[in-house]
Amino acid sequence: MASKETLAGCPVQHALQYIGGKWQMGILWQLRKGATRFNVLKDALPNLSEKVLTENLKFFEEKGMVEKQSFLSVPPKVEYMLTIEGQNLIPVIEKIILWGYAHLQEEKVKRDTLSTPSVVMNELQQKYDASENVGS
Amino acid sequence: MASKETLAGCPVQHALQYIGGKWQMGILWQLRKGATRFNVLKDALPNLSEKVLTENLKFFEEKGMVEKQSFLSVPPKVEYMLTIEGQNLIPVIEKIILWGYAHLQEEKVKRDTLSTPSVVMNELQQKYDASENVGS
DNA sequence: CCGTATCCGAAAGGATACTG
DNA sequence: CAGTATCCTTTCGGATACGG
Repeated sequence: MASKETLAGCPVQHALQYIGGKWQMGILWQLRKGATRFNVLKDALPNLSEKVLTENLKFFEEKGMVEKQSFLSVPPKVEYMLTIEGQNLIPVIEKIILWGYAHLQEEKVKRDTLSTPSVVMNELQQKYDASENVGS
Repeated sequence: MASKETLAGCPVQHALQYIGGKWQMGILWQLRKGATRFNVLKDALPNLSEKVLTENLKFFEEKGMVEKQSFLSVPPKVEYMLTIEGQNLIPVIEKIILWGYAHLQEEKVKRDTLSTPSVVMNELQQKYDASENVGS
């Protein structure tokens, strides 16, 4: 996560800093519903190590996409939530997930029945809740 | 580009295989207008080595996103173009570029005038041609 | 013109153990 | 609970040189 400062002027390269990481979209996606605790995040994204989660959250915080709220209590409680800026990314991620989901389906269809055109791309837009199982 | 087969069932991870690479979106974006020659691609994406360009094109070809046409002539001529599948990704990339461009602007505004709300996000949708200078 | 073949460094990501 | 600190592996992508 350290130095992603390459080619800073290009919209594509710039966007990749925020969504190109292996877990970035997954984390943002989990936060879309509202404030979420560290461990809830961790549990929602299996295979994601605490270290990487922390790094990503810190990155998003610095970039003003995510806000952190610590409740000094025992046991400690920390919540993360999207800022307005952060929310701007959600529709974009949604598009990506929609495509990913559709393409996954097309692949499956191709494997099952050899050759069947299939135009899942559009019918899907409504059907797919897109809410859960993002993060293996 | 070799083994991007992790967490294959997740839409996010799946999509990242196609757009998560440093140059993938740039290449696809350059191809959106039609058949394009290798060297044109290469020149349009400075800082991109031939090796990486070749790797990416091969990957997209295998995945059925890009089609390759070789003209046996002297000098040789090879063109790449998007398949229908490949074209499905363009609107997604467009969203990403739009966000990247808008966010870049907001950053600039913040640096120039300290504190100015600015809602570039929406006015921009129309204004930005988005065609050129993607790839530094 | 359009690639392929090697080699290499940087960095992302993972495992694990420890702390306020 | 919510991290931090280390260490270690993997892989990505860049440089360079050569081939059809």
